[in-house]
Amino acid sequence: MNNNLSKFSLKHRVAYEIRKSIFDGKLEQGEKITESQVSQDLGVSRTSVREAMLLLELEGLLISSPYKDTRVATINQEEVLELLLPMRVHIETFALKKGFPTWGEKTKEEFEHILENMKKAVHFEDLSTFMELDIQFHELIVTSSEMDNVIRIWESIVHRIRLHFLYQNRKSGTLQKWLSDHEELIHILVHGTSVDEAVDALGKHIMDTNIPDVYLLE
Amino acid sequence: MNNNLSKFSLKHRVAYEIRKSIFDGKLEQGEKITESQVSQDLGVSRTSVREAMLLLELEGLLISSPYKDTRVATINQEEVLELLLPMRVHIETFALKKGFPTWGEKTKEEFEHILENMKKAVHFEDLSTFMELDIQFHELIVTSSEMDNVIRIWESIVHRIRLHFLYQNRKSGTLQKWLSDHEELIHILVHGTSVDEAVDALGKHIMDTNIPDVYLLE
DNA sequence: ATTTGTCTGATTGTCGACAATTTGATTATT
DNA sequence: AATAATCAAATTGTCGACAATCAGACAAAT
Repeated sequence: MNNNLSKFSLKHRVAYEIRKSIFDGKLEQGEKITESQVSQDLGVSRTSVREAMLLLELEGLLISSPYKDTRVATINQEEVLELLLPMRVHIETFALKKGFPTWGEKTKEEFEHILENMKKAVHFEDLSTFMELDIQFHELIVTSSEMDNVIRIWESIVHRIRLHFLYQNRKSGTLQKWLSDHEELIHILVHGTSVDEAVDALGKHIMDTNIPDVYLLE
Repeated sequence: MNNNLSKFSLKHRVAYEIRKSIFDGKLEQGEKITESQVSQDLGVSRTSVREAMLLLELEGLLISSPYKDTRVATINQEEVLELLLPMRVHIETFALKKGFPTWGEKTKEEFEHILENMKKAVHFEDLSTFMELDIQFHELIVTSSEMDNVIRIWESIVHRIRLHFLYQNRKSGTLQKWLSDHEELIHILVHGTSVDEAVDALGKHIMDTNIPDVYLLE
């Protein structure tokens, strides 16, 4: 288990590990996952796994049937495209409006740092790491609003969108395109002065990078 | 503890009781709440209380500080008005668009039934029951979409809005006004034929009944 | 007087054991 | 043969006990 996260409580670290298994494809859609198995695998008690799985259920990544089993959620394209994505745009642009005016040099450096790591990830064609960095990037926007509940709500939907994105892009390897998209956006965020421009760019970015091409043809 | 909910697991029933205490004013904003106390009061183990409190934390009703304490959340008007309410409108109108075309007589009777109970609650000037019915009403709209994740996300924000509404309306007793608002809306939902009209009415209803008058003057 | 260290009580975090429920296989009944 | 009743395995639900951490009071050192 990843010990770099030791400042977080056990349930959060366990949740992180399970999420990772899902996003890395070790757990497929609809596959069964049991508390005792995860408990053994990670060497922690079932209680902690249970709380972690409750978190993941509320993120829409797992679906539990009482006394029966718990399975990895299947995704519903309609739900993601028509409900979750617009909600995510609304949350992130709200956070951006609140946070943008308060950003200092430190925040801007964090954005640049993420961009640097993205370049490295692209160089090694490491999709998993790239997606992790993408989450960090958007999380930075959300946390910079410094409103606790905003990040909580964001977390309750973003992982499900990520799952949809993952299943969409399993084959197509357009890492280079995503990199330049982020490069452009981060430039506007870090060097731009207009909030409206930043908000606009962020909204477009989220929709563009998550809506599959085929869907646009209709 | 309310035993009418015995089909739900213990953590959900405990969560229901704590929510009730908050909405009935037995627990104030910022007040400390401990797992062991609730455990004793309700006669259930701390484990179940703990899971219930985790649910409530993710609904934004409680805020926990690790190893320290857990408190009833304070509300942030800006967050509710600019973030949560628009999100709620988006969720409920989405659910309405999906569900409306599928409603049968049974669903319509359920709406009428809730309306009847609202009338009774107004007659007895029972604000607590009226709000419970309001939640049931909106929940019916959301569940009628038959998309599991929609109700999950709705639950993650609606209780916090309700808390804001409660603190806004502690004194002013305009129950009669709320009743006629609901009466009008339910008429459109049950007897109307146009989805667009229903969606429009629902959106206006949510915003109107939750935005305090003073806010509109600015 | 201020800082530093130590103890103590309160509270949350983690654990292993046992209870309850579901499912499917097996057996009994008609 | 079809149906009903019973059992066993797997899994989640609930529980009480112990561990870890934090805040504040109090004492010790400077």
